[in-house]
Amino acid sequence: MAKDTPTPASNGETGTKNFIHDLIDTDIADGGRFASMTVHTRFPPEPNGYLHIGHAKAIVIDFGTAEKYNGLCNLRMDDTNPSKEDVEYVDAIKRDIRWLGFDWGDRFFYASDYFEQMYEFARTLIQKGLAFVCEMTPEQMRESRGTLTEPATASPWRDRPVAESLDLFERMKAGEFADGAMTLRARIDLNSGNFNMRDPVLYRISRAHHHRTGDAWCIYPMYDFAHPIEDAIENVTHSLCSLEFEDHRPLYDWVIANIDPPSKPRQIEFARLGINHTVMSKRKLRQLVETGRVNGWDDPRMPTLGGLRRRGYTPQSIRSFIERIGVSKVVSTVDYAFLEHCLRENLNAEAQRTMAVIRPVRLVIDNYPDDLSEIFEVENNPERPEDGTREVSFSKELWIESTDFVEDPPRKYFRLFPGNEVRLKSAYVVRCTGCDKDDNGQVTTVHAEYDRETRGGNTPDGRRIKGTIHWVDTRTAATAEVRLYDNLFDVADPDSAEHNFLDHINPDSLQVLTDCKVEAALAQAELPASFQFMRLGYFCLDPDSRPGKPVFNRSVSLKDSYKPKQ
RNA sequence: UGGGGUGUCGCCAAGCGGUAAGGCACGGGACUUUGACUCCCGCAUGCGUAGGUUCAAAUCCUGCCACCCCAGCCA
Repeated sequence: MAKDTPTPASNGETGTKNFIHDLIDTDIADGGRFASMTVHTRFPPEPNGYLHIGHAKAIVIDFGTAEKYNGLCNLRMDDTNPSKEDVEYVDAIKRDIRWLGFDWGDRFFYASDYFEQMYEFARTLIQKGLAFVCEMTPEQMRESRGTLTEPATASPWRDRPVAESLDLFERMKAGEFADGAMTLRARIDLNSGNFNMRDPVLYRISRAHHHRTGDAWCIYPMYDFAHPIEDAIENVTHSLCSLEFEDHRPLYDWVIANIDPPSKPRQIEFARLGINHTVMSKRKLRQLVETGRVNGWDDPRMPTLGGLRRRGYTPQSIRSFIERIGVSKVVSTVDYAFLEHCLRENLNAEAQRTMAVIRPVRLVIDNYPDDLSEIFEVENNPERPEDGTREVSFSKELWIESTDFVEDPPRKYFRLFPGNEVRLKSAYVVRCTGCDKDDNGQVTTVHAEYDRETRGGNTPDGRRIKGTIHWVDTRTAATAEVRLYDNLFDVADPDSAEHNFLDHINPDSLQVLTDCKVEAALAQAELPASFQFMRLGYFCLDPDSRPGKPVFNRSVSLKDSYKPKQ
């Protein structure tokens, strides 16, 4: 039976603790502005690409934190840059979050819902003398920004009269100026060591067509101005984001402090997820797709949620993984093996066992009657007896795994070799008598003789049979295609300074086997379905399957402690 | 050479002044009709480093070192 996995967060409100929860606890206990508020978080993806497992971490943290505190978590599309966004992604994002098992209730929002309010807040800043319309070109702005050690130089428009900025900003909105001709900038601190505070741009002019507001606007707010307002409008108390926004927090707080917001959220940053042997940035994933190195965003080798789903990863396994890696501010890279462990753990408890021979070779039981056929009862899942049994047919000729026979065995090999006894799972014990080979020396048929006293795989005389192998009856077997996967990259850190990820695609990351023999019932499997192919791993049905022509993906192999000796 | 962060086992990660949890990986062993699962056992005299405070320091103080992020009209 499944063991007690230390993942309290997955089955209750108690949950694991992390530094974010410590901070929230303090916020609740210190009698400050959050003391009597409902903990409210949000997951704010920009709809410009597909979600990957890194987003799953943020999702689990955002929704999980709300759940832990009996609070709320909103889903919000952060759509403030129309040139990159599309509705196509909005739907995919919602589907992926639902698939993970999270629910935003009726709190689905768009940043673009607040464009009008943001515009008014911007006017407020201008009126307070805290923002001005700047006419510098992008190049001029870059040159005046200063360096790590030198302060920025002031924009010539920095001290423009309030009325003038107000007028210009209104005309920016009205479409009087060309894209890029002007910006609205905050007036903060040119000497700050933090670039974000050196009069950051708040609004830019862009005629890009917005996927929701169409052409209603030609000015769009920048993230730094928009995000705190979005959070404040939605009554978010704790705005959780990744480490690279730490430098933006002073600006986030500055906006909140100067606009008289509906509420005053607090930003807390955590380390984003890194996993070895893969890449985790939209830009790089996009390159893999666009250069044809993978077959789309949902290629089973991709770390996208769509790819993982197609690979056979279950929502439970992904959530368990995220909950168990913890949350901290240390830039870290988790072992891919840990993700695999979480999947195996989940599927071991859930997946029905079946026999499939992916590299078949014929086994002939010479002393078995030519025309006899028997039916054996095989348990569906030894971890879960209540799942019952299924009937599997058996006859004189079977398919067995070619790797389960060798003429000249290494030490400690206890599968088939001339003279050795092996158990055919749930059927009979057979003794290998030899093999036939073709002109190239390839084994074409393995021969054996069965012991009729061992029906069901039992040994009434009590003798120990070290090896048990899987098999499929040639008379009833169905043929299937099986796709085996390995790391997409052949180095652990494809995303590092040492490696260009595009030069390190693992040539063996996908292996297609087209003539696999499976239990007949598998040809009838319907999506979604995961099985354990005994001794081979966990496999799921792929959408490429056609009637009578099933395709299976190996989600993860079984652990294998067998090491060939000498 | 500015600002912001982070350093506890190969990889994650607890720890919040009282004498180093846990998981993954790895190595042994038991069990086994999956070389799977499960179960045992092992795995940091040590917490980036050097000092200091204290009866007591991974935890407090000081210096140093290393690594990550920041100069988009991206998010």
